[in-house]
Amino acid sequence: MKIATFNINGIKARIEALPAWLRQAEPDVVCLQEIKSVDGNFPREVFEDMGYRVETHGQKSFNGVAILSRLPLEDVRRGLPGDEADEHARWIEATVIGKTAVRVCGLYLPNGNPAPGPKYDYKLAWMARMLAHARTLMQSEEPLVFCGDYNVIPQAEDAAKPEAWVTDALALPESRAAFRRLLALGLTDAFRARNQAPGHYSFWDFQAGAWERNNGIRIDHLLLSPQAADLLEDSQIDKAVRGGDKPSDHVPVWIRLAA
DNA sequence: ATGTCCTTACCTTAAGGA
Repeated sequence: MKIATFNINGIKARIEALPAWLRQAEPDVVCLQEIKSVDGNFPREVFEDMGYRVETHGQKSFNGVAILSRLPLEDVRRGLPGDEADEHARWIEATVIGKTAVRVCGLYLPNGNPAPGPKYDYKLAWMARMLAHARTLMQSEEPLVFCGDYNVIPQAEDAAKPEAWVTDALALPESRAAFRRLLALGLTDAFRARNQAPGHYSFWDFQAGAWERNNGIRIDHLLLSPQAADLLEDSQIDKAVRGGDKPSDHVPVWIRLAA
């Protein structure tokens, strides 16, 4: 089972680049972030015609997540529990029925800038809610995948210019500590389990020639429960997508599970 | 280098978010 995460930065803007990548990469499951579309406007037929089931959790203008799957889905849940007043569409989860059933959670973690400030407070509160929900899900002892745009640079080697991020919400100590608390539950950073080398990024800003200078950061992650980590066969970043036609500022990151 | 892209709205241009 090949599972990918891809922040597409707008489904309308990516209506050619996303299908092109799907045809080339042939993932079984894709968690999308920043669809920037309400559910009713998502062009689901484009993906259904390619054999994908489509589950969306959108909102107007901003945020919005979705799951595309060539395998059957069960028990779709929308929204991160823990705050009924939170109206941001940043979480969707479903059980994918492969040889082994895998619970896949797609997330778009708040950016948090500027920090300090209310947006940073929201980011940290959201991460605390995610920690609590992940702890609950792990009690099932089933294979779990938490994938998406975490908006967290875990360590210095995950940025080309780590010194440029020291006061940024993506790299501040509280953000990194909250990310480590997820790992401390027993989750595995799939890419790092397979590749410890520096210089691997998933995002290059549209500004200031970041792509041309390879000034990137690694902020799109797939975290695996122990039962999922036992099934891990491979994890890669599809870097070349950033150099394609009308690209997102993020590229797909994927895992292959023996499931 | 305040250098880009995407979306929406008070829509031939600016603003908010990233």
